[in-house]
Amino acid sequence: MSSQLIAKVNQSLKIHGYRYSVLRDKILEILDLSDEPATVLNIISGLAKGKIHPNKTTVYRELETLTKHNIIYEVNLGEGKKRYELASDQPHPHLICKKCGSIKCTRLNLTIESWLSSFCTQNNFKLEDHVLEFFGICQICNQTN
Amino acid sequence: MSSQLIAKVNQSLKIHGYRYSVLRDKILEILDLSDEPATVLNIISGLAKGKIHPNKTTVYRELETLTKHNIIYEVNLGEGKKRYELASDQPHPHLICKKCGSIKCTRLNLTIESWLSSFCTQNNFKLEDHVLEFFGICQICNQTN
DNA sequence: CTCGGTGCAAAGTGTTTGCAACTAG
DNA sequence: CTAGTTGCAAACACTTTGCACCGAG
Repeated sequence: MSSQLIAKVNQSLKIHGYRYSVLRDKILEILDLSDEPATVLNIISGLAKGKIHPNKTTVYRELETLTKHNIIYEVNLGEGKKRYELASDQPHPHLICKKCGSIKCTRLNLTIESWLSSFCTQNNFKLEDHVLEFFGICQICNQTN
Repeated sequence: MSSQLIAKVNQSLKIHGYRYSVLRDKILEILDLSDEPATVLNIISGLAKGKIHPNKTTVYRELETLTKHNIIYEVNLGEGKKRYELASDQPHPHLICKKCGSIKCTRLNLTIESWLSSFCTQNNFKLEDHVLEFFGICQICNQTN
């Protein structure tokens, strides 16, 4: 997320009565730089590197605010904790390696998108969100055995 | 799951040194009769109806055992708690209604199965498990609205 | 007798709530 | 000033662990 986009987010939140906050900026920056959906712990560590030591509660609350306004979204990989991604990245499948734990973000393609919509139509279901997650062995682990 | 299948499960567990337990039988029965993946609370309530009041810990441990032996599997819908299904039902997508909370089990079809495998091949990923979940509005809620 | 099954209390992990103090606008 | 932002302690929900006792085989 470029600084322009961050400015846009702040602008949009301002309209809804929110104020500027360094924490918010930094969280967005961290999510942008992360190549995997970030856990709350990831975020707090990232903030610590920037000499920001907010209370955990504050971080949870900020994530709640950002989620509510569709600036970020929750990713749940069945770990018993939430992860977060920028909503500017469309929801997409992840390839999660069972060996090294790496999480690779992928893109949806037309084939699966059309399947999704026809599948839901067949089931008389009005699709709003979907979760596609793949668990297995990543390329690197597969090579190094 | 028929009583025959339950017998099969008990047989298979016996080989691994497990004993017969009423609780185990009942949990399998409850999971079989449930039309949605069951939460631990669902299971405990179901047991209570059969006048069985085990300690919560015992239920968790039993579910762990059954999961370890691939008799049941965990379903995670991002609710902050686990659900369980019989492994005799293949893993499959669920249609989760955001309004009434109903969870409908669906079947995979050839289209999506072939997409899954080709998608993972393209990404050099050795697929082992997958999670496909759809959130939206079910047929009933869509009509009554 | 052995080792799996069970209950109970306590701890663990991730998250949320209540309340008071702080501060951007 | 007003309402959003933050910190702290405590509560919460779900799950796991440690330890002792029971009981199937």
